[in-house]
Amino acid sequence: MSSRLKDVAARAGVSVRTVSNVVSGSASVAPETRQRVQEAIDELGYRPNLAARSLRAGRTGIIGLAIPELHSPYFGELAGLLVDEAQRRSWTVVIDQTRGDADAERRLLAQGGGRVVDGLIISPWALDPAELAATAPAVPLVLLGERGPQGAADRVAVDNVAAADEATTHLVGIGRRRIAAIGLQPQLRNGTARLRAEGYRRALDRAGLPHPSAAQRSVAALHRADGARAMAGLLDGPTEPDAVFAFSDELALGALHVAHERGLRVPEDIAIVGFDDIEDGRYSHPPLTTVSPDKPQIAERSLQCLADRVYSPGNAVPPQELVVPHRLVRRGTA
Amino acid sequence: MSSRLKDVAARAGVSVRTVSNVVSGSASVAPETRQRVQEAIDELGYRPNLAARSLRAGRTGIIGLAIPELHSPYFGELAGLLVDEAQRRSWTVVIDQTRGDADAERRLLAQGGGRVVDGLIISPWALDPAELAATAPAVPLVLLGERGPQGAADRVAVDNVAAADEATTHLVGIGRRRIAAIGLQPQLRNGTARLRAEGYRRALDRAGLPHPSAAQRSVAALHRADGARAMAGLLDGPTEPDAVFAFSDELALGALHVAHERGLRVPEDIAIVGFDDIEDGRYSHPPLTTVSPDKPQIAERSLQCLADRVYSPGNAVPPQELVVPHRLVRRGTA
DNA sequence: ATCGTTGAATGCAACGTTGCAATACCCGGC
DNA sequence: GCCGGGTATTGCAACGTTGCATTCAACGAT
Repeated sequence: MSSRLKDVAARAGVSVRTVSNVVSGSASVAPETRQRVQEAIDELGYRPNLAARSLRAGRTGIIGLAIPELHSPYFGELAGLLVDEAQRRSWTVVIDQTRGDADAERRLLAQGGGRVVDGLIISPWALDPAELAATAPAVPLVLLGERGPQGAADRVAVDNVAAADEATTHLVGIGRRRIAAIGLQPQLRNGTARLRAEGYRRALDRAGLPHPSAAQRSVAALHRADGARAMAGLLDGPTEPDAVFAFSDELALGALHVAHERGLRVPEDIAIVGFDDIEDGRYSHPPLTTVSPDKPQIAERSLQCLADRVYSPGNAVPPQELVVPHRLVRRGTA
Repeated sequence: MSSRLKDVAARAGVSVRTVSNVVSGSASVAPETRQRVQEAIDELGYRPNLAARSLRAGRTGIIGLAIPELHSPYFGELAGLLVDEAQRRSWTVVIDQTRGDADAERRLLAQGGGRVVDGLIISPWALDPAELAATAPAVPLVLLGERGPQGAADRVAVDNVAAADEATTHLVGIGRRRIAAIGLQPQLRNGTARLRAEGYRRALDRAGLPHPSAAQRSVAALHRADGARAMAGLLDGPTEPDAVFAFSDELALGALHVAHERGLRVPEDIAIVGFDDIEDGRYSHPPLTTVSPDKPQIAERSLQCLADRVYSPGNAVPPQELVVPHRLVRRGTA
């Protein structure tokens, strides 16, 4: 079934090398020879063996994308953009789901996804920023959505502190005074939730408003169910908030759901701001006000970083920290 | 940086072959030798080169997953399950997005994703069932969510006609009489929408209810925006429906959004049933009634099919048509 | 003491491709 | 007619791994 260069060469009556030249198009081949070879290729349905090519070239043309979970809208949208951008660069993307498992993340970093990949884009979840910085990655690495001590890898992220500050400040600006937060993750060493909490507190401090710990709800994961639970906890608490800043849109949608269940009007009784700008938020009732990171730019710049390291390992610039823009999108919930 | 079997062998003072035996664990190696080799492996940080292995074995351990778009919740959830199931089988998944492009689908079928993959799971979108059946795939193939003429590939799908019939019959059962449909795609040769439309009409025929073409809205894609447009068209039409069967949850959520905008009560004024059982539907307001295909089973059986063909090409059973179960999940919208 | 059997380790070759260097050829200029 | 310079084509080797066959040593059974 599968034919090799050798078969094509035999059929066209030329050497293996010449067929290779035709396929790659690099060396010069006489037009008539080229045509004869091309015909043989078509007749035999020849397709180059990528394993052999990779072995020869030392590169596979495959990059890894490691994310906590594919089914979450944010990561789904991001993965889609990354796959598109990779296709544009003739790269293939393999996907790993870490499911928030620290060991899985460690293994990926240390082994580079089993050597198949030329580079790895990873959105760390369970791992410590310090551990991330200390690990010597097996392949060129791009870290998504994290910030922390400078390590051996490039990082691409929004300015989480500033973004959370803006979101909270917006709630202050529309007259809210009891502003709660949903989405802290003290059990994780992960930096993102911490940074958003920091921005939240900073904004409230500047406005002279309190941020009691009872108004800052932790979550186990970032799903709608977690947001729903957290919202229920807030509403059952001593002081009912008049606004909530959720650290992700999924959390916000879960919270919105509970607000409806309890008969609260949104945004009149309680305002909600999310983070991520996922598609669902545009069609919720009411549509979700949210912080929108520039996802296409995250995808593009991550791959650009990786391309630089994989294709020009010579001029090794020091690890970069790329900050992509974000903006607050006002819709119906705040 | 990267060490080979040869380096490990030199360090441990054994032959390359022995190191290979230690790594693979297949042949018998003396305990002390094994330990010495293991130490050398650890010290050098040896990792086997997968390209070389693949070249030798004629297999890559990589399978392709080709779907229209990763960011859509249904495909995101399904892709997540497939990646998990593949990890369990020590396979790696590369993702291709066809973006509904017929040429992209054709290319994938004919070339098997460029020979890197051992097999391909594809959810066809733009391609004709007839063309699908006629194409000789480059690698073992599993088709998702389609049914049609028997071809060279296995198929895994729910019984779309029966499922659509059930959904529609449910709307009839709760007393609705002007039941519209959203999601026809006459411009595509794709079979799924056609099958669901067939089930919808069959149920209405059986109930003696009309299904005028004005009540059956076509869409360009299956996004919320398309559902919203279709719903607006229905509500602006001559007869306002008292129920809508949307061929996907995303369409249903877009429709729900417009119903809210127009001040309609759901389900009192208009009932809505979707299809896919995506996570968002559980948290919409009200939660979405939907047809739930058994997604874990789709993932598992697709990979099982592929495993059978890739690992036992000898006993080639004829192409199978696997029907996975579905059930109607009643929530708030109908 | 000898033979057969098993366990441990090894060498060779091959998977399909491409870089390198070499060869064969043709053409125009002296 | 010879030579230099380019074009077209080729053979060899190597990428890192594993299947196969082989070798060698040790041991128990005869």
